[in-house]
Amino acid sequence: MAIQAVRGMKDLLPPEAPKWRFIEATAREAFAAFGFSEIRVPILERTELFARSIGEETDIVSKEMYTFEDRSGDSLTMRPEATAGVARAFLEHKLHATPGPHKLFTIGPMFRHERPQKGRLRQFHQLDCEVLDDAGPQSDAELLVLADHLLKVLGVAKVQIVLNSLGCPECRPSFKQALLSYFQDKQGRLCDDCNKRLANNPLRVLDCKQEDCKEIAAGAPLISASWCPDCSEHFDQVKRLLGLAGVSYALDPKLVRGLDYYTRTAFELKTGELGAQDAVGGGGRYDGLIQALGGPATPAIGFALGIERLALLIEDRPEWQSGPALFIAALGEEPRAWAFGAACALRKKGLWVEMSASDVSLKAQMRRANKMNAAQVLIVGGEELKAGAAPLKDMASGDQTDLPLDEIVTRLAAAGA
RNA sequence: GUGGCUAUAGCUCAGUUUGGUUAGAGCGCCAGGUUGUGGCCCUGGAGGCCGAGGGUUCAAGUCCCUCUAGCCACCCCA
Repeated sequence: MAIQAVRGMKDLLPPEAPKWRFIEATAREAFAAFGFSEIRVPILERTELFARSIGEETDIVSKEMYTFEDRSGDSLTMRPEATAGVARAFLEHKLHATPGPHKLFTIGPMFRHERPQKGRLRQFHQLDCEVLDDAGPQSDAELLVLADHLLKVLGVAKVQIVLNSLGCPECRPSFKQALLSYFQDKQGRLCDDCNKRLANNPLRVLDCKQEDCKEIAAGAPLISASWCPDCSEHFDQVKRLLGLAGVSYALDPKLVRGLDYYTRTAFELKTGELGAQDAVGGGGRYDGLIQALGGPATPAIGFALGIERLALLIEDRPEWQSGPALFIAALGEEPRAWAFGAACALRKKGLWVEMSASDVSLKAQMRRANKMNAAQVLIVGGEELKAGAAPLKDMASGDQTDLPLDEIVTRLAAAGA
């Protein structure tokens, strides 16, 4: 059997590339406007980094990572998300010693060994933003305004911001306790998964999809009742600032996040268009992460958007299909030689110029020019070469006018530039 | 990782139930219909070890097994 791509890894073919370039370019513009600087970090990190930051008990670390030993026996992992690497770089280069807050973005591939589905690949790509060293609600709101703005300029409608606060190390334990005591006498009616969740991460029971569990969870205590005054105030401020910025959102007291390091503000960008893979992005505050990695206490917040999932929600646009400014249809050996020279001269001026690769009929060349969506076609045969002028055809209108050949480079370069 | 569905031309899919001579369609591609003029239309052509491997049978695209990949749901998550 012919060699094929590794499972869950996809080629991006030329027709799809313009959409990706549009997404990335639009994101870079938005990130720049909001004051984010680019950081590029390696795809490989020591396994320990993810184990410590994401949490040993999470599915990501326990069963979804691409982990292997390199030739010197070190355990390395292909990053399953961007935050850990950015946090590591932040510490390693002591960016905390320079004035913050540090607003960083990075774009690139992530890897998770999951069963692939549409919109869920083993190599997938994210747009990622992090604000390090700022605890204030303004950063939370800024990030959400940025995400909301980016979705709008990308033309992605039908995405809703779903918002919650997960509390902090001060108040979350009491909420967990309240949950545990609520579920205590109902364990028998919960599904097997939920019984495991009860032990590992009780918050997860809240968003189980089993009907029975949903019913039971409906009566569970809400985290909002457990927020400490600081968390409550912080969340109020975030909501107030979102209101000022005109960003709409939905509150979901049952929204939880899978990664251990999240605190306070947590959010997802959800759509109904992608089936079960309903999140195009998500993020939240992770005030404890940097310290957990051995750094100084550094509050931070970040979010990531999945490029594949965004791409599924964006229609192709006609302007991405633009063709060459000029196609030279040359007939015969000498005209082709002349056309090659003219095409190269025009290309060096920055114009997209094409000609047929082989000496085929004019009809075939015209067809090809049309397929390529060429704006104009210059038709050059032996006679034109002798006469020093050739018909230039405008493909949209069909009009043809003669153009002196010795002026072609200057005339077209001036007109096309 | 678990369960289900699927795999036939470059693409989207018929044909599989009831095994039987050269495996089809639409779109796309190439050519012709004009000695050198695109799109629309007409005509013709190229292109398939029917996902891979094994088995049953006189005979397998069609039935059975294994593998691989895709899709859907779960787990989890962007």
